[in-house]
Amino acid sequence: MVTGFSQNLRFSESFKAFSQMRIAGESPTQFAFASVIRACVVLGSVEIGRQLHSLALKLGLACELFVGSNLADMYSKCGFMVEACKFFEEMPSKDAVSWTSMIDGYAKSGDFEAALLSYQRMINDGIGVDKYVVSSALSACSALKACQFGKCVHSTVVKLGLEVEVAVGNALVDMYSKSGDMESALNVFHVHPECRNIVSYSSLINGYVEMDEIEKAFSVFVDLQRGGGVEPNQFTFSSLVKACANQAALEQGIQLHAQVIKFNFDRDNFVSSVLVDMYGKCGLLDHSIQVFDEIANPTEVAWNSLPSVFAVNGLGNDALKTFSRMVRAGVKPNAITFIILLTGCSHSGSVEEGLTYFYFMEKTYGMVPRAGHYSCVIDLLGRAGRLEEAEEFINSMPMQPNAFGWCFFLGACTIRGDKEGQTGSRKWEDFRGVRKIMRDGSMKKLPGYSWVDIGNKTHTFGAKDWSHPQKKKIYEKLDSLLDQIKKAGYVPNTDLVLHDMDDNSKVELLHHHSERIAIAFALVSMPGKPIIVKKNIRVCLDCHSAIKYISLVVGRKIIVRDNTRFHHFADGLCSCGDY
DNA sequence: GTAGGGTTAG
Repeated sequence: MVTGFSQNLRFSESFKAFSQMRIAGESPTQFAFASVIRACVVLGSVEIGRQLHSLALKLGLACELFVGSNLADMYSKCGFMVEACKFFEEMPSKDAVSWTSMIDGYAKSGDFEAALLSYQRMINDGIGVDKYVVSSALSACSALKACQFGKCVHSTVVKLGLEVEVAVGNALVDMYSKSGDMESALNVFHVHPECRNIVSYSSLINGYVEMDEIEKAFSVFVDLQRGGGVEPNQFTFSSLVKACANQAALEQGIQLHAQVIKFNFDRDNFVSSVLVDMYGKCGLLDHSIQVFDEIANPTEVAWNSLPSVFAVNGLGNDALKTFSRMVRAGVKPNAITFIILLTGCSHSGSVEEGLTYFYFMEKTYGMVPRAGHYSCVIDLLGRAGRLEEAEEFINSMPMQPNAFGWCFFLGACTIRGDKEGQTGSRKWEDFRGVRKIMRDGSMKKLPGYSWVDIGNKTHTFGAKDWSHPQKKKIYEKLDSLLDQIKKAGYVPNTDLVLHDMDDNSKVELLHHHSERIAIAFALVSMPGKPIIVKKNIRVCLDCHSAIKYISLVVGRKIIVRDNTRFHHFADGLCSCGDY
C-alpha cells in the first residue's frame, strides 16, 4: 500500500519534471521520455501514453530504442496488444528488451502461443536472449504445460549459463511442476540451491497439489520451514488450502487457517477465496460464510466461491441469493459465476430458473454462453428427465457439446433407462469424440477411491487394490449389510457396470465399490457418530441406492462427499432428492 | 527500460 503510494508519487513527480522541462523549452532526451512512458504503465493510463507517443513522433524520438521499447511495453501492459504489435512491427531496431515486452504482453493477455511464437521469431532474427526473455518464455510454457518447448528453452538456459539466475531457476521449477514433470522440477531445485526460495518452494507445492499428491505437498511445506528456513507466504498457503479443499481434509485445513492468521495472510483475496471453498467442501457452511463476511473487498472469484459451496451442498436457492448480493455490491459476474448458478439450479431441480439465468447472462451482461454453459443446461434438463428437450437443445447448439455435455446427456439417458436405440446412432458416433477428449487429458479419468477419517487417521479404500488390517471384519460387515438391505427392498442395478462379465460378478463388483467398503469400515470402528465418507469420483447410482437402504437399516446418518457434491443420507432418503 | 509462484466450475 505504502510502496504503491510512494511509487505513484514518484511517477507524478516525473510527470511534473517532464512538463517543466517542456515549458522551459528544453527538448527531452529519449531517457526522459522512457521514464514518463513507464509512469503511464504504473498509473494505468494509456491515454497519456498515447499523447506521449504522438509527441515522440513529433520530436522524432519514437524510433529511438529506449522510447520504442517502452511504448511497446506501455501498450502491451495496458492490455492493448493490437496497438503494441502494430507499433512493435514498425520499430526499425528491436532488442531483447522490446521483444520481452511483447512476449510478456501476449502472455499477460492469455495468448501464450503468440508469446512462444514471438520468442521463436526473436531467436530466428538472431537476437541474443537474456534472463528476462527466457523467464517470460518459460512462464508461457508453464501456462501451456508445454514441457517439450520448455525443455528447448532449458537447454538454451544451460548453454548460456543462465540457470544461476534466481528468476530463471524459479521459472524452470514452475514450468516442470505445471507440466506434471515433478522429477525434473525437483532436479532443478536440488542442483541449484541458490534458486531455493519461497517462489520455487511454492511452485513445487503447487505442482504436487495439482497432481493430487497431497502428502508430498505437505512434506515440501515442512521442509521449507524446517530445513529451508524460509517463511511461507500467501502463495504457499493458497496452494495448501486448496489441497485440503480437494481432499476435504478438515483437520489440516483448520490448522492451516490458524497459520494463515498468524502470518497475517487472512486479508489476501486468494487465500480467503480458497478458505471459503475449503470449509464448504468439508461441509462446514457456517465457517465458509464467516470467512467470506470477513473479506473487505471480495473480488469476483471470492464472490464465486460462496455460491459454489452452496451449490455443492444442494442449497441452490442460497447460491442464487448470493448472486443477487454480488450484483448489488456492484461486482461483475464472470463466466464461472454462471456455471456455478446453472449447476446449483441443476442440482436442486430448478429447471425453469436455470434456463432463465442461461438466457439472462447474454441479455443482461452481454456474455456469450460457452460450451461449458450449454453443458450445464444439458445437465439441467437431463437430471429432470426432460431428455427430449435436452436432445433438442443439443441440436440447436451453435457448437458441439464438450465432453461434459455428452457425459451429462449420456448419464441422464442411462439413469432414465434410455438406451442406445432410443438415443440415436448419430449421437453415439459423436460420443467417440468424448473418448478422444478424455485421452487428451482435458478430462481426468481417475481410479475411484474413498476415504474416511477415524480419529486423526485417514483410511483409504480403493475398488480393487487395498489392504487393511481389519479386512476380514469389513467384508463380514459388507455381507451382512447386503443381506439386510436386500430384505429392506434393495435391488442391485447391474446396468451401470460396463465390464463384460456375468451378473453375479457384476453384483460382486458393485458390492465392493470403495464407498461401501469405507462405510462398512466406519460402521465397525466408529459406533454412534455420523459417518462422513469422501470419494474422488461420483457415487454410482447403485451405491447411491444401496447407501439409502444402509442408512435405513442401521439407523445412522451417513454423509458422502463425492467430487461434485454432498449427499446427506438418513432414514432411507438422500438430501440430493436423487438429483 | 524488460523477468519468476497462488483463488472460483462442469
